[in-house]
Amino acid sequence: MSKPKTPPRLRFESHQIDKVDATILEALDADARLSMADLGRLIGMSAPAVSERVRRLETAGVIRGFSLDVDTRALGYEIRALVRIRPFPDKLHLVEKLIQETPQVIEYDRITGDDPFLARLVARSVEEMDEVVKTFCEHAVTSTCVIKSSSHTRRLPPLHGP
Amino acid sequence: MSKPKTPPRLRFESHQIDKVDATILEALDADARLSMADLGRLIGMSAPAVSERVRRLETAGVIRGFSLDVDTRALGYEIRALVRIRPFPDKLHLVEKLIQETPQVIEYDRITGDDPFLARLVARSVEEMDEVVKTFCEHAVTSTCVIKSSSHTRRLPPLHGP
DNA sequence: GTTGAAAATAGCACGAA
DNA sequence: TTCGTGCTATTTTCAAC
Repeated sequence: MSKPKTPPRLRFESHQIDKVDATILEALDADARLSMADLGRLIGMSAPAVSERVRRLETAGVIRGFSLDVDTRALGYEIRALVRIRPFPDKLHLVEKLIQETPQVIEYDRITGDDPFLARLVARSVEEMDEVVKTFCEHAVTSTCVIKSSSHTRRLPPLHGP
Repeated sequence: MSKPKTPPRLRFESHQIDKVDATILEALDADARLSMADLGRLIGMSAPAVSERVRRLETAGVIRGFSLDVDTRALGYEIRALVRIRPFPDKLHLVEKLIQETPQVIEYDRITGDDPFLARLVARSVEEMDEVVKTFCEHAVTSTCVIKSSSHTRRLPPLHGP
């Protein structure tokens, strides 16, 4: 009797990563420019082995990319704010386009609840912030709050391997 | 007559970066693992030159670090949510500590307005999300909304050089 | 800023567990 | 499959200019 075929076993189909991958993710999250050699030394593996693991994490979509953590304040953007945006009737798409095209908006979420959007924006001054918010106010009800401080960098949730 | 002494001119004291630095930031923001050699070819400079510019951007605090963009969904966290948190009287510090110690909270902001905190959390299910929120509810009034979708990665604001 | 040389690294083929 | 070794091309780093 032939052995029953198991479906092709994708390593991440069960959303499970092992401890080595978890360590890799944590290390690269702390410093995405670590060399594969250093990473290998860190976890006791050869550079090609970790390199292939990183590549697999990329193709599996776990690692979406490698990015910069920029301090917008050091660039002169003294103000950070969160703006909840509730477009007027039939203005949803227009407002979303406006949000996307506003360069001071560095990130936004489409959310459930009364306000469909939450935008994170930066500005060089309260005046600039107000100008940006005013452009939204032409087509939406907005609610703005200034960020006093933040957790410094977005961190990883628990990574539990088998 | 002796030349009047100009104060030591820090490049970023005026929060101004030149076009080359702006290009470097944009390129590294898109792919933080670009080699200095590639970066140099991109902007028409030698590798040591870009390397030093990147180092200066780091010491100036413009570049805070190099990080990973991880898709939490690929790790099994199906739910992302934003929770506004208003601690009960005298519970502000306790709640902030709780927020910090909750591993599903990947980021939070201290903000102005009625709700002092906004936390971004991930969860493997609605049930897990509810469990996390419940722990906050013991010491605070909360308001939760689920994220339907997001702008994919946080982008840079305008970088205008001289 | 650039160039050039030395050390470190990345990427590949191959063989072993 | 996954990892290790050995090789070569590339990159990083440091020096001198």
